[in-house]
Amino acid sequence: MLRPPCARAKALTKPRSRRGGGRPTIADVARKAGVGAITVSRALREPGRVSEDLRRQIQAAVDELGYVPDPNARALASARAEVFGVLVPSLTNNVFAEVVRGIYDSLSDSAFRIQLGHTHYSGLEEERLLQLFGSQRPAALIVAGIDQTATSRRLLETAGCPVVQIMETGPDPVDMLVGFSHFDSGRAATEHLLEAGYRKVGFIGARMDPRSQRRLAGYRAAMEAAGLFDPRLITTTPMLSSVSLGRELLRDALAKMPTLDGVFCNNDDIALGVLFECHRASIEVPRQIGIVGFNDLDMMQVAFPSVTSIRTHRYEIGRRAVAMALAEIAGNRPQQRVVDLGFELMRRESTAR
Amino acid sequence: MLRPPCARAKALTKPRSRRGGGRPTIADVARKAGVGAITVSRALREPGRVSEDLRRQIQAAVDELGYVPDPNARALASARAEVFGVLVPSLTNNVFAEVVRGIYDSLSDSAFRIQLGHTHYSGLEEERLLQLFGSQRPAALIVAGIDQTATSRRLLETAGCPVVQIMETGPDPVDMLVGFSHFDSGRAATEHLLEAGYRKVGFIGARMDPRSQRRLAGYRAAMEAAGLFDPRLITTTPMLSSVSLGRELLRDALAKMPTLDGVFCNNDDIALGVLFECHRASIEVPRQIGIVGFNDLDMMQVAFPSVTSIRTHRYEIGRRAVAMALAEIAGNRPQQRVVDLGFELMRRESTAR
DNA sequence: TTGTATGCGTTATCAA
DNA sequence: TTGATAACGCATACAA
Repeated sequence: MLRPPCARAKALTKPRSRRGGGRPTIADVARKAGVGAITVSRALREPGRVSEDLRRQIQAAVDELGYVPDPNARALASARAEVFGVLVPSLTNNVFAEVVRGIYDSLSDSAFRIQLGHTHYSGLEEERLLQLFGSQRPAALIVAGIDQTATSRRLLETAGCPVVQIMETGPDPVDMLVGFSHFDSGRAATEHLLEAGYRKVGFIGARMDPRSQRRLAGYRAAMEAAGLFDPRLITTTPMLSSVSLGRELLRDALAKMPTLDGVFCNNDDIALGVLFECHRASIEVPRQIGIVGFNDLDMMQVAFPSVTSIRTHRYEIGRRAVAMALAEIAGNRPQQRVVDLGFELMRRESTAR
Repeated sequence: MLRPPCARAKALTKPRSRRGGGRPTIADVARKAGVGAITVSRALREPGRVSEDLRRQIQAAVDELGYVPDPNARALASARAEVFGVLVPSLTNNVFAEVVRGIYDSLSDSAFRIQLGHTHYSGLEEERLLQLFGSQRPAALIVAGIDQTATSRRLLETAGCPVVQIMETGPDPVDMLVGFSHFDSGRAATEHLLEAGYRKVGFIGARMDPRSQRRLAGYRAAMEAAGLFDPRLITTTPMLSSVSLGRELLRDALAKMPTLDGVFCNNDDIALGVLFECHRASIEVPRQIGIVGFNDLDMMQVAFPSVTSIRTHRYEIGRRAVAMALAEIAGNRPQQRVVDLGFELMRRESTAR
């Protein structure tokens, strides 16, 4: 069953291109398997549409040659890269690290690569990265937050792929949205302190990004509802959050308001710094001061005393975001466009008086 | 100065391809600017090689059309993707998060994208990702550690791009190497405890990866040199490191060896857990037990008491790795193939007795 | 300094 | 079910 000799003599001599690194191409596989290139392509992507026989021959040729499809050529030809673009504000922040881990774990079985970027909490940097990521026609985009600039939002809307905003909830997603209410969680944390009997409850926060602002708004709502709001109870800084900063901020807060008897910390790092400062200053927790953190890092339940915190489902947010995007890619458009994963108040020793 | 009509009538009607998303291409820019496509390409990549006049015209056309080069087409044509492949064991581990941050910061001004992967400390997963990353012909590869499998090592050697191994030092890098000696740092930590007068000095560690093993070896060398080594002083677990695990491991260690009077913790999370357990069990630090951590996270200097730790230059490792790779890409092959960035012992209250 | 012809490795289109 | 052909958008080689 010999085929007629190929018309193009070049193909016979198979002159390894001067450019390609000499890796086997789909044409090499096709030649060895005695089929057309497109059949190889199909056998690899949609095995069901190729006959059993050919599929086996092709697989054998692939294995023998060690053929690996070139993702760049594939992306160029199909106008779609097998890439998830992921944009978060920070990589070192444990919160986003967990989200990203969820995303990676959900994608590790697939052929999708991940293009990760961090914006340093800057809208302009987000625009730049969206431009960069969008230029490769990603399969999906996952971005943190709902406060994109107008330009960023337009880039997302015209990306031509599923877009999942994460970490928040709200009425008007670009496409899909997975997260929880920062306002509600801030209010819940504050109400817990009030119910525990604390009255001069302060808010301590660093780097007040939009989500932090909403938690602060929740705090304020709870305090006002209790008739206890006082702006001097609020201590914030634009600096990056850290344990050492938590320590300093508690000092500042106490200087402004010596009768402070409770603090809702914008995150657990701050809360830990507050706890250590209390140790140093011999302030008893929870008797003299109650402490509530945010995120519920592992260490909060180990701390002495253990620290009350708001548990957020970060890892799960990453997983759900990917699941929704994959569903949409597969053509099963999720009808639930906004998913609220909620939060959980973890009561511990730091507010048990 | 009209050009002769193009032979291919199609080009004149400019039928927006059925495949491409309708984005402007380099040909569109060339047409608008009245130059050849290749000149646009050059103006964008090597502005110096295009005359001032044309460059301006081209830039105007680019701006007007909103042209963004397609990285996939570029990669296919040049057989090189503008991508740095980065492989670390874990993303949530603050140590690698810092390294990755250094890498990102060093690359944020360039056109290079970053392909980040994590191996879960698995050699097989590392192989899989190396295969995946390598298939796109990255501009450079950065991988953690020097303990690659034979297959991984071969993949790195044949990747055809600069390779930087990070986090360690050693005599035989695949290509380049940036890091420090884990053996030396483990020994230094242990010697510090011994010099402070502690005698029953234990080692506590979780998830004993190769680097942890070398730190343990350094610990052992110091203990043996002092004639104080006892295998019962070593407490390890394959579980993932965490603050809560530190607490449990100290309990285990004390159960085995009640006279323990010092611990070198494999990392700061463990050390923090140990510290909290000491608080809970009313063990005085540093009087009854001395504690040394590893990595010197911010919180160690804030903790009460503050905790002695080995500071490692993680961020700088990321930056140097990128700098070396970029130099090699630019043709300035660094003659120093192995860079030892060292470490620093930060003496604090936890070992000051 | 600029342009022409060609190829990069793959997939979409359309026909068989 | 399979294949021939023509893109995909850009850069390399070489010529002018």
